[in-house]
Amino acid sequence: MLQPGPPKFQRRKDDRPGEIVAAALAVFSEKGFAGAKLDEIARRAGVSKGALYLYFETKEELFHAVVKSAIAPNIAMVRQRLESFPGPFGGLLELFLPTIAGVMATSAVAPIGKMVIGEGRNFPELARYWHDELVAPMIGLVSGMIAAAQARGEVRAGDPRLYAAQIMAPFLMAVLWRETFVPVGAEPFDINQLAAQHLGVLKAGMLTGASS
Amino acid sequence: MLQPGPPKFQRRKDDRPGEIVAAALAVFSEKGFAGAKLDEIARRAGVSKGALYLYFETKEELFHAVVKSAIAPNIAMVRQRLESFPGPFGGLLELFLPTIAGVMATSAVAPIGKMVIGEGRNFPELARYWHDELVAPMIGLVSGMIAAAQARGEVRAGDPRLYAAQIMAPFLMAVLWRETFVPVGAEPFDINQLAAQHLGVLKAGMLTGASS
DNA sequence: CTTTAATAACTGACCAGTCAGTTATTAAAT
DNA sequence: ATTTAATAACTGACTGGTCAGTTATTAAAG
Repeated sequence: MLQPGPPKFQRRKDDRPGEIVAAALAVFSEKGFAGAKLDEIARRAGVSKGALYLYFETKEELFHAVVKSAIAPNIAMVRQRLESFPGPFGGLLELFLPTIAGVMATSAVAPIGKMVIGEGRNFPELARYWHDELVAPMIGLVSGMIAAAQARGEVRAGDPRLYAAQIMAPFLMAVLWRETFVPVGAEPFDINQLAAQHLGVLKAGMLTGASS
Repeated sequence: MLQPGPPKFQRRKDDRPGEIVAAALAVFSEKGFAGAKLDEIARRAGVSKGALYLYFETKEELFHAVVKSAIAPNIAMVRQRLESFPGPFGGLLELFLPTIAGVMATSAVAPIGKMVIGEGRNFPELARYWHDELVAPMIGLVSGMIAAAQARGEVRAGDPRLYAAQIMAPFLMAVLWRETFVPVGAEPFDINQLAAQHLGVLKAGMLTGASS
């Protein structure tokens, strides 16, 4: 018993939170909040369950950390890309729709969003956080750009907030479809193809002749 | 203690299943599958928990019964209303969108659908059932009508299935919004107003000049 | 009297959260 | 350099509570 062998664990205080959040993201995405077991999150993060509680006080606080980590990188990118666009509304749509399609197809927004929808009733603070930090700003941003375009005569009369919902809705549907029905055999939607066709409908359906 | 008083319970074998399913629908809608407690379902149905097991073998079978009860009345009604419509596609949209809006606003499709989305990963048979019995037929029905309208030259070129998704998506979004974000203070969408504006965009964005 | 719908107390599994003890790491003392 | 003391990251067995499902018993109904 003189050979030291591999150490049972390392002390890596700085790295643990990120690793735990990443493992939690994966498990929450697969199982939802209630279905996610802390033992499994700990196992995937390579620590014991007890270690989770050194960094997060409760399961719900861990859930919060996951949601925040999924939101932060994306919201800022989209906002900045939209606000810096100088051209007419038709061109903005041509930029915006593929951007949204890309975020939906690749980021953690989709599975975490589904989780919020599924468990929001049981964890209202989560739904509130998701709404206040991600959804409402995004709807507000798009609504504002539509209202401005209407003032320039580029977009037809109509409620800007409803227009914003119409623009976003097919992407929400495609993501939920992928998360919910594709695993049980449904044919997926090609999100980029959807974005292209949606762009066609919106340009013909929303724009006046005054836009390019 | 000789007074008989009211009986402790009645034996109503024929009525129990419907009452239990109704109570289960309410509790599942509020809490989701994992969050719904059988004790609460039994209490609301006016029976003991043991009585549930006289009519349903497991919680999941009860969930199945709830899903079926929410689907059956609606799918048939919508299908029949659509298939009996004789006019051009523009007129069909004028009929279809308010119909969908009504179903979404009033029926149990919305909360149960949200439940399926939220818990589908953990209960794949449920997601499969919902897809096969409700969603796929509806998408197929709408897609077929779009393809027929394209053959008549009334609708522009494009994938009929994607068009169907574009038509349905805002209603899905409005319902999820109501279920998820309105309870935490978000401004609701007026689903009828959304239907009206959506109709305008679709008519201008999908139809050719050949339709009325 | 027999049948069976219905009850209510019960069981066993599961799991979030706890805590007493262990081990890696750092640093002070020799 | 080497030993020793102090610190804190980490572990894993444990607990208290919850809940789906079971069963012994009661009572309604013919």
